[in-house]
Amino acid sequence: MGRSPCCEKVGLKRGRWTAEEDDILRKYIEANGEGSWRSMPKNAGLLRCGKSCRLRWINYLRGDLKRGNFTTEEEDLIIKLHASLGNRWSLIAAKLPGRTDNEIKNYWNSHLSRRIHTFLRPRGVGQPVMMNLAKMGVVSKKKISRLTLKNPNNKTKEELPKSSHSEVVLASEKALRPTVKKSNNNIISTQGKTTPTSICESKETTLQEGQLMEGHDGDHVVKDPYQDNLKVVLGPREVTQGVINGINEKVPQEGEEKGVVFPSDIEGSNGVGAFSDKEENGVWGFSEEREISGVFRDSNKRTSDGGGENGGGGGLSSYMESCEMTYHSSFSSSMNSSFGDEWTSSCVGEEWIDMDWESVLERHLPWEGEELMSWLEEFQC
DNA sequence: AAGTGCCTCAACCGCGCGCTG
DNA sequence: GCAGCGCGCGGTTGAGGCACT
Repeated sequence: MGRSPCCEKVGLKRGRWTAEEDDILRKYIEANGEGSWRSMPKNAGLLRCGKSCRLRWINYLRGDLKRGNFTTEEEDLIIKLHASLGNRWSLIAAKLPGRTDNEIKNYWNSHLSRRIHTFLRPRGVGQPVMMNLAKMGVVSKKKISRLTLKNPNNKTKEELPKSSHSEVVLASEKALRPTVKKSNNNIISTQGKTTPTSICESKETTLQEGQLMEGHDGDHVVKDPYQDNLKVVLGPREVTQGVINGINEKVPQEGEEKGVVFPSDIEGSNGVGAFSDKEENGVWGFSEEREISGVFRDSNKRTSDGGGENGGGGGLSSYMESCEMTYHSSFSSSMNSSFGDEWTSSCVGEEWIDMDWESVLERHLPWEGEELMSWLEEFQC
């Protein structure tokens, strides 16, 4: 079974390219042009797979590549484009002349994804929360590895739950934020209210710490024990048998910051198992949330990737992703599809930072491809 | 100074899609 | 309609080097 190799690999060189190989490839392409990658290495006299040649050319040897650090403008653009397009690096790269999808992907995974907290920071607060953690002594100065993030308990792959994305949530967050106690006995029904208004209106209700309020469509609201003026909106599927599964957004009230509840906040969920590639026990998985969020992808694609076993992409970027997805999910689960700017302005309002504004819009506008790109061009690119 | 842990990024892998015969 | 091929994409890996103990 399985697909036959793209090319005959026996006797072919792998690994890093030497300067000589680069030179051969460059000269060959300059003389003969791009294309016909399969036959190229043979014609050029390279002991390389055609795929490898193509990658080397596209990612490194091409003349129009812009080497060096990403500028602030480029970073901002990547962040915004990623919010709109998701992990479609080729589309993002198309908006950044001289940058390759691979380069952007790497940069995102190693740098930008760490700024997850900043996209939620309140207006006027320039210092990203993450940046303060080390200073606060909450986290060790030691770098946090992808492996550690993926597998904080040093469990083997086999021991890990299938989807450990949410475990990425970092010990530091646990230290920063208290646990939200689940409380099966404290569910207050607030039926009859309509979403999205119900969420806004529910803010008027005084909640006790740990108290759950049942809202429209099964949404639940729980008081944030960490900040008095924040409440957490839980999706309809996220309180099952008294267990709060997963993370959700905090609904900001006037003049307060928008926040995120971390999986680690939820005692009982253990931060694990709340996210699954499949909809299990009524919990939305990633793939589904992607579709809901408007970043439509083939849901069957790459199902074999297996959530918790991801490598580079499964680190902080996954955390970032999980936050975004949850953000989206909360919308989708709490609101019917017809809500529009009215809700956005009433509940979101001017106080919200614009970091993820595209993703807000995209929920209303399930565009794809060219339409989306032209829309982006019109606004900023 | 040495050892260890972690990060970065170039390269690889597998899959899907479009084209062609 | 189908199969094979070539290409492109996104996820993943691992060597090299840096940071920390």
